Amino acid sequence: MKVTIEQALRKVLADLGAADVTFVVERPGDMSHGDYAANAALVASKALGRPPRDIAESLKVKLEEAPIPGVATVTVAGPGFINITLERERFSDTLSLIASAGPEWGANDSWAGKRVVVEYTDPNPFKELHIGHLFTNAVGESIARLFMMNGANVKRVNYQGDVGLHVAHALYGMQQLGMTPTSNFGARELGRAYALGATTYKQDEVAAAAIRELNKRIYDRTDATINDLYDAGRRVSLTYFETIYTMVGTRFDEYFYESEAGPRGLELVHSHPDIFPESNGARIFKGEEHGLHTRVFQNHEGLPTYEAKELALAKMKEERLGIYDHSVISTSNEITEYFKVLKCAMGFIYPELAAKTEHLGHGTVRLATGKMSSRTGDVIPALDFINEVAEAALEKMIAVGAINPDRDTATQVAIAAIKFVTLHGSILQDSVFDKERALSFEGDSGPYLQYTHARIHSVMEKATAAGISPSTRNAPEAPYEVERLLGYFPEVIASALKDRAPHQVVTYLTELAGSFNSFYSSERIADKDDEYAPYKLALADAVRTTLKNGLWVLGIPAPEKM
RNA sequence: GCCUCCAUAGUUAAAUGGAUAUAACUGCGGACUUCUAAGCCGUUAUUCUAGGUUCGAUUCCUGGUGGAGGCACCA
Repeated sequence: MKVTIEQALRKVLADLGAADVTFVVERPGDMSHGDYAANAALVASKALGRPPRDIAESLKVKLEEAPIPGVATVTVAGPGFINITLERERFSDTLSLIASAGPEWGANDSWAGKRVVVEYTDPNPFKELHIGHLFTNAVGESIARLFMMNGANVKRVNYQGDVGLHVAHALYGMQQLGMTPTSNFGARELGRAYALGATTYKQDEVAAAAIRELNKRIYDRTDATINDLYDAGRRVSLTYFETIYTMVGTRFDEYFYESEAGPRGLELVHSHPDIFPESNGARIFKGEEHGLHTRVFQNHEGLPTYEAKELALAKMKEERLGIYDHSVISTSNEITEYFKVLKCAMGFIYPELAAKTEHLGHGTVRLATGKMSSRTGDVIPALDFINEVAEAALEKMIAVGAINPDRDTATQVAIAAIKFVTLHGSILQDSVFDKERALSFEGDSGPYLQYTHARIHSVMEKATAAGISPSTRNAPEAPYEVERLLGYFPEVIASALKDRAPHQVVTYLTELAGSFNSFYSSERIADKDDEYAPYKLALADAVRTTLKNGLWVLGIPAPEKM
């Protein structure tokens, strides 16, 4: 609809002699202004040398001579806005469309036929997966799903740092704590081992040398005892991560490890000595020549750094997943500056890969006490946190007399609460971790959206039992506010991807749910004697589908009973 | 010192250069013999600062202040 209006306006603007001005058709801030508003007359004012309101009147006349299908009224308002309201029938049609589209409602084909690889989460085995990873996972997952809703064929990828100094820290700690490949240890013990190794490394020079030596053995795999301990730790860690991925609703298509990207990265560095010259025993990329800064790709011990590995990773993704059209790497914005250098270097080696690689930096989660650090053990483990929120959710469910006060539903509520607080604002911004907020299930929150969805489901069951079935045939004279909101959903999905802004979906769903709840409290839906009951039911169903699809994009489960 | 990002009610946020800056939380008040009260209705309060561009600036530009990240062998 938006596009139709844009085209019509462009045409009439051209008739007036202002073909080139760029204007927008958007949802007005205030719904009483209409369904769409255009600033065409305001922006054309200068080009035409006429007052905006005057131009708007001319446009209105022209639009009335050749009406846009589906448009009921065109009015001029304020400083020269053109406000457009749609015909009653358009809203009924939207309800029918939603009913037939089902899970496809909101989708578009702007990325159809395109293959997109999205890399995110990227935890380090042997270290704790903490709430920061939960944040990056929520962002990456929603970006992946937004691409899917926009028609792309998406592959999810997780890149895990299974080698590197942090692993040597953990292994050293494991040895000190007497952990063996066969001893029964879990992720918690690994986290403790890492913290011990990391602090020792900083405080004790002799131990530090031993840890560096350990690091080399991890890379070259020449010591069978170390290999066994390493393999056991890696296995425990990866299994632990997998239980968390399942909880938050992520399924990766492919896993990449630094242990495999490392050697490949080194090859690249060595085969391009002109791009990575030697300096102080290391191999570097001189970013200054390109307005950036210098980064080390191979350190003086001959080991590849993150940069070299990431370089190889770009190619490895194509080898394993096939040629892709676009690659998104979502990480915290600490990496942003490095990535510019990396991408610049990639441009010399794999220009075609560099051109389609996008780094999406997002804010970091910090604690009230400051930055989280797994080195000092100052982190909130993801699993503990999810469980804690789930506990609180269960208590809440019992307190409010929920229909389904079970552990499984409580976990789904917890996931919703957590994802909502991480995605409800711009992903660029850092967020201070606010436990109280995540534990609050009232007001704008994930559970609020879930509750609204479940409530609709319940009402629909009652209506069906009363013999009412949804129909859009007999519509009330004026569309309800919630009904008018429904039609914007596809535009929100398109815009949220374009701006890489999942929060637009959150904002929209929250408004939709609020509007529905107002409708719900003022109108009875499942009333046999109401001639509009079938229509209201169709409307409720459409809201349910929209909430469900929107929640899906956010990676939030939508239980039918809660 | 240099580079990047950020700054909106008491708090967390929203607002492709547009109309009276929008919600939620908190506080206070209210409705209901009714489909899930995790709900609904009412009420107070906001664009860091100084300039500039513009018919119009929370949005763009410049300076300042404050915060985060980065500036060669961690990721």
